[in-house]
Amino acid sequence: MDAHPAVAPPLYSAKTFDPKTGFGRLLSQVKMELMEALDRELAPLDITGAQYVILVTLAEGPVDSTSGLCKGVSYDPGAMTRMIDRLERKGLVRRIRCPDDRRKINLELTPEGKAVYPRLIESVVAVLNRYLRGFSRDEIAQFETFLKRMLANG
Amino acid sequence: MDAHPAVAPPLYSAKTFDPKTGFGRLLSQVKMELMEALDRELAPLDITGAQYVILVTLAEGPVDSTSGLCKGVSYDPGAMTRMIDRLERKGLVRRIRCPDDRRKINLELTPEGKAVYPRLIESVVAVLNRYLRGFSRDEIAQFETFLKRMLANG
DNA sequence: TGACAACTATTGTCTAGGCAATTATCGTTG
DNA sequence: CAACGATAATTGCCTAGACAATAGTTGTCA
Repeated sequence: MDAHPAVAPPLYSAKTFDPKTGFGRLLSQVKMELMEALDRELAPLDITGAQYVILVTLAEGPVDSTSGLCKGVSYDPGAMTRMIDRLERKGLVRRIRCPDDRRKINLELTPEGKAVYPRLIESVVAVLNRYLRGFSRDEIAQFETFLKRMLANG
Repeated sequence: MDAHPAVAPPLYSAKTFDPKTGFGRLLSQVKMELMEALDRELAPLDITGAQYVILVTLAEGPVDSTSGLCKGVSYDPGAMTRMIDRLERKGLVRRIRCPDDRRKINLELTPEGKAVYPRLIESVVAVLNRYLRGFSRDEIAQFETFLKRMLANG
């Protein structure tokens, strides 16, 4: 029934698992270091890692509502309102009342926002390249496959 | 000079990188889902994922100061003070003034804290086993190697 | 049309971490 | 011993996300 030859059933066990060196800790550490490195990289632009996520999403085209944006990046609506406030104060994002549906508020990057976008990408690429130094393309592809398989298991 | 045959120099490039599907997003998503799953698993015990980290560290033996604990899990001292407050209120952790050095405060699990420990381990093992369903032992080993290599690059 | 349910954005409240300043203690050095 | 710098824990202040409640808007259906 199972065509996969190398699939082992048990994996971790409560008897042998060591949380100090375990998988979760490792993953958290990597994520945290990447985020910190990105924050340092973006500090000159006065943009945080959390704001980066919003900006790159908007860069791929305007968004028809903040709630759509929330779902896309799994973010709380209240937090999103205030996040947009900050980005608007910085002049990177613009709120536009939607004429069709006055509940909605369309969002788009300002020219300033569009202008910083390339630097955002450069920053994240630089961080990734640094932390993935020594990886072959095959290894990265497999790494990504591992991560996607975990998500699919969720 | 480079004995590794499969090591490619460039990796990601700003031209081709797509932040929406990129490596960082993937990693963040996996970490977040694991943490949320652990929170759900621990909710009946009224323990959060952040508290779990402290408890498992203390379970491996008393700690001679909170600042030592901070370094171990890269946590702010102020946040740690309040975290210990919460855990002490719950009766899981005990503060003990160090007789040798009265600046320090030794920390240890209470009997109640020791009692819940096995359930913490069961919870995290259950979460990991669920998300790593279908992985072979070799794949997990390689996955962990990838993560460790990233940390080493930091 | 009018009542009502569903949806959108916002606000208030709570919790929590990061940073800076403070207090108490220790070790060292004159 | 006294002064000084270093260290440990704590506290206050700020920022930020999660959750719940609210206000305004839309579509539906009797």
